[in-house]
Amino acid sequence: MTETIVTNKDIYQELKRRVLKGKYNIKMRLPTEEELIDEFNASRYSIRKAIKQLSDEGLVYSVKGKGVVVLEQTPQTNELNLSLDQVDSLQVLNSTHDFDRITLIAGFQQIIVDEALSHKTSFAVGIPVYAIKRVRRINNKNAVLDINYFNAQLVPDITPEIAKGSIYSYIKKTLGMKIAILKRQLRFERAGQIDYEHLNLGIDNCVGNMVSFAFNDDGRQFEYTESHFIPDNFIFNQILKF
Amino acid sequence: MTETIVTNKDIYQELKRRVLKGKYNIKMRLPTEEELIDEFNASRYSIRKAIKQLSDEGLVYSVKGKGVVVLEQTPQTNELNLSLDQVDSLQVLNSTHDFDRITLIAGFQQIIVDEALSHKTSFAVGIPVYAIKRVRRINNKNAVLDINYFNAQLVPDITPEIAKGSIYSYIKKTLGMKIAILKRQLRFERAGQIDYEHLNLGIDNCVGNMVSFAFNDDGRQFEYTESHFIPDNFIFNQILKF
DNA sequence: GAGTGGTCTAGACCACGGT
DNA sequence: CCGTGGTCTAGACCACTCC
Repeated sequence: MTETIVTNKDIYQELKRRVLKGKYNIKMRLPTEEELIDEFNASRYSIRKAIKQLSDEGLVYSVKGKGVVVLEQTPQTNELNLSLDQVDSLQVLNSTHDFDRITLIAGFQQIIVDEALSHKTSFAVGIPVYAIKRVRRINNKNAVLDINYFNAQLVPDITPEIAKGSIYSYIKKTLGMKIAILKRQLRFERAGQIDYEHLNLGIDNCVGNMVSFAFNDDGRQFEYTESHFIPDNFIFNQILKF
Repeated sequence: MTETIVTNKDIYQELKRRVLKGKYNIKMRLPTEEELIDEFNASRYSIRKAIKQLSDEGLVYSVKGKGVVVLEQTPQTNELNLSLDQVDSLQVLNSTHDFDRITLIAGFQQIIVDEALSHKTSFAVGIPVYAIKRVRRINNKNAVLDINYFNAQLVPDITPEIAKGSIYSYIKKTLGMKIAILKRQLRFERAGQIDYEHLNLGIDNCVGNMVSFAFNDDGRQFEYTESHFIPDNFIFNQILKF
């Protein structure tokens, strides 16, 4: 067989290409696992893994006894809005999108966690944390207010200079810490004093609030962050399978 | 061995119980896959599947070469807020939570998709859809405004009576249609005329907007829905793994 | 180097869909 | 009934962590 060399990693990419180009289009199904095993000369495990990736992205859906159906396409909604999807935290987003943006330090101090802060952040009472406020100025608007708390024992020696850049880059590259998991809550709330101070809310009186708890690969929570953002600029995507 | 009978399904449940009860606590790791294979008398596949479930819930995190670490617990935030997580659509939520709630029909008609509606809903121009507006009154407040569009070819014969109850129940039980996947966008926006008309916004001038595209197991989009909700009452949870 | 989870293969049986 | 994807087993090798 004059088969092009296909690593197992590429199976997913090739299948995705075919779906997007309409080679497998709506009302059709993907070839059966059996057929794909033959075509790519791979094991069932590898084929199923590739299909699962497509499924996680919402491109296809597997039905037992039936096959893998291609879903109708929904329009990409990346128009002029920022899109925060799966892998992006706000810090990552800053480096991957080429928006005109500036980070302003609005507060920087080291404090000890008291009862109230512990309840909010779920850090233990008494530990030292860096409390940092930063304003993200995007396209000439103060669009996001980040309020970070970093466990100073796990993330030591943060400086305003580091905060002005990427703290995550500092954590990963300089400290060599591995970020494992991020638990997020998305709410939206009445704007508070601090929001009116730092954000260009205009007549709006509510903010989005993305609360993040970040854990390293030892299972320790090293960060609590609230990101307050102004209306009409952000979209969060999610895919639910049944 | 006087081993209690453990089906493969229960491995996950048992491991979860141990993590939550602190039998495997922070700073410890889970037993190795090898050990769990022996204990549960199951294959590696089954053990790994169970651990993956725990990992997807944010309870543990697997590190290559190291083991499976237990994550510090974060507080449950189900206080007085509704929590819309993975499996819940608004309709499901209504039946699973015992809030004092009423559904009011604010609009019900069958229309033909025009250019503008097509752009918004991604339904094809010219097809008939049911356009339904419903107000969810929760704890004596008009908290959610649902604006549904159902493809009338795929979801025929909806009546106001059905809309007053659960359309999803009608789709699943009466029509026998399988709901496959739901793509969601979460935004928050300046409140519009329609929101002031139907929601108890008070002085708030913004709404959360959860946009949903639902697909059946033939890959066809049968629904487009916008759920507008008032501030300070809803939380969305998400877990991101790196 | 020893031990861990990540990837991959080969093969079996089950559960569901459609004919 | 046949064909499909879902689950499960057994075994191999690789990549990473840590001593």
